[in-house]
Amino acid sequence: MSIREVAEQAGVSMATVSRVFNRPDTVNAVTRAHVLQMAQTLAYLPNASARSLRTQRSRVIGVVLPTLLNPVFAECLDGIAKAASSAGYAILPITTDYRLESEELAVQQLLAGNVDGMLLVVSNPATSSALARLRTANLPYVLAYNQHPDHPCVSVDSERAVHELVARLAALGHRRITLISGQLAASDRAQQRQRGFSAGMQALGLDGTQWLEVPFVETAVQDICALLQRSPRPSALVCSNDLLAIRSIRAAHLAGLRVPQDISVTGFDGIALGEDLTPMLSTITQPNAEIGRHGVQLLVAAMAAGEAVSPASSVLLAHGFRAGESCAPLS
Amino acid sequence: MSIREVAEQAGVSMATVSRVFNRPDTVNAVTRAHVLQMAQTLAYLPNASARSLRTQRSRVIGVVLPTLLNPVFAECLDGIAKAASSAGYAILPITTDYRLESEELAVQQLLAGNVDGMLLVVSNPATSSALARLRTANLPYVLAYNQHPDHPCVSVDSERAVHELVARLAALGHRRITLISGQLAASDRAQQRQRGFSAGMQALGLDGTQWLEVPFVETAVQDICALLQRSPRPSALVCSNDLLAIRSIRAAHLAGLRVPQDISVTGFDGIALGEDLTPMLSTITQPNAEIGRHGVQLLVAAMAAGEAVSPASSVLLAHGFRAGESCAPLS
DNA sequence: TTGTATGCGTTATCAA
DNA sequence: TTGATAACGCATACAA
Repeated sequence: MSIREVAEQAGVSMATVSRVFNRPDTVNAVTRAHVLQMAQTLAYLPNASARSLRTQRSRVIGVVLPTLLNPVFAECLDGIAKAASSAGYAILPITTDYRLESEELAVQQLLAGNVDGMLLVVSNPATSSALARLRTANLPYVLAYNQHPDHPCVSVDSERAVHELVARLAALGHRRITLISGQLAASDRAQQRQRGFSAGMQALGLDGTQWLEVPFVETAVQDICALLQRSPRPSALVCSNDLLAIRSIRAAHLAGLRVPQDISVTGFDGIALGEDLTPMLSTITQPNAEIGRHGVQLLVAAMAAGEAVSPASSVLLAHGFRAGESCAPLS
Repeated sequence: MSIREVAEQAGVSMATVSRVFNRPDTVNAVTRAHVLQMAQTLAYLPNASARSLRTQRSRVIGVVLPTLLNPVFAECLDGIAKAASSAGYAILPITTDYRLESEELAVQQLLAGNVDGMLLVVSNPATSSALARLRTANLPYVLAYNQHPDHPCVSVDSERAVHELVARLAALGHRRITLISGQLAASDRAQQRQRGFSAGMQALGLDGTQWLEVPFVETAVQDICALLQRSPRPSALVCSNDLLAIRSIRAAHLAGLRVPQDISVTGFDGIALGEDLTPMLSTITQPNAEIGRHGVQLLVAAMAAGEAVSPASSVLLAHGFRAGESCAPLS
């Protein structure tokens, strides 16, 4: 069903039908009603490819995420999807599983896929070849969760958040605090959180060099469990994300420790599920959906203006702290 | 950068450049190398819209899901994304938040978006107006998680799974078992699970009429907590999904009950996170990623053949049972 | 207010 | 093995 058939059936020109859909105000009311009626009965839908080809815009936003298996990104994508939809955009998501070559491939694919802009979470903006490629393509893009002066970013101040968190734990009496981190090399967020940890500990005169890097999900629980069985053990674990915190609680259980009575555990991300757990996760909360929404908003504005998103429009959204139950005063 | 410019720069015709990309074997090796080289230096990428317009296929699969905030669907989408990608398809997901009007709108949008096929999870295939519309559009589609004789479906046998589960609980000594269900009206899965519960209980000579329908996430914990404070209380809760199971465990905690010592709780879905919880979730596992993968596979085959997916190709994948720790013999 | 005609970038048909 | 060309469905400049 094409615009031509609708035009023929309605007894008007293709141009008129086109105008009915794109600039309804420029066509006579009765003609418009007639055309609309005809389009309706013929179940006419404008062909997106033809429209994109002609207008040179697809109304599609490409999205590059590490994974959907971490609820942080699922929540964010949900925000992206809603914001995009209400701005009249569709989304085309690709996951990279934290693999650098996938990042570059994803950007490549999206470039070829004719997207109008891209929203991405990369491993490390400073070294990302995907970003380099994207820049030369001159396509509007925004980074989410990443933070870098040369790129437009929507994130929270991870470093400060963890710094504050450490102070909070210290105020509860904790002195032996260990950081449980994801792969530092694979994520600028992990690095920022680690810096916040070290700085926070140092500011309190505590030892900020104790951390465990957990490279693989599969062995995370074992690794943490092993750490907890060494003596002396920490009285608090600062985990660089909520999934690690959940696994730390599991590890504590396997090591025969109660949370929070024997050991405090904190997370980072504020995934919704954490609120339903027992003990409820004590964690730094990020507005995940809002991060997505805001990113889309910046992107849409830039695409409308036909220009790149300025790094100057980067924003740090407010983080929060959910007290939860996985964290208690040192007894 | 268009095919025409590449052709000019390479000193060949547009047709040859096109062939280099689409049927490389039909063009002379040195010509091909030359064109490829030129395309490379010009950073040429074929325009997806033009290609779609010409070939009448977009190589995009539309995906309609209730939400990404339930890890079940995030895991499934992950499987879909990977399968689609390796088959050369992109995906265009839309979430409906379990709202019927959104389902119809989503189908409408995807139809207009020129997708080659659709993979969807609807509330209820029997009554879905979205599906009716989709059928008249004559576009290949597959349902996931849903189950209905008139449609091609990829799912597990929910009814049997819950039936078996009830028997398992009874074998542990449980007699007073209550079903915690999501909105029955909003989901055929919930209905199937409820039927499995009733049938399973009845087969054992137990009272299969005890169930609590939890319509809203916001009040789920309170509602379940209230149930647990009535006397006599059930010794086991069969939850119709993992998120409800997690909230039930929370509710038990708030009611002063220990899981599984005071009350057993089982889930349904097998979300990965359940394995890291303490107590580890006892649950019926579905191969969520595999459901997505299989759906894509059926769809891709049908799209290649240019025909609809037959309801006869519906498949019930095997479910499993994760013993976990949230479930124990009646003491 | 409406119609005519062109071109967006590609693939496919046909001829060379 | 290659080239010329038409057509996919649409939006828009321009003419009426």
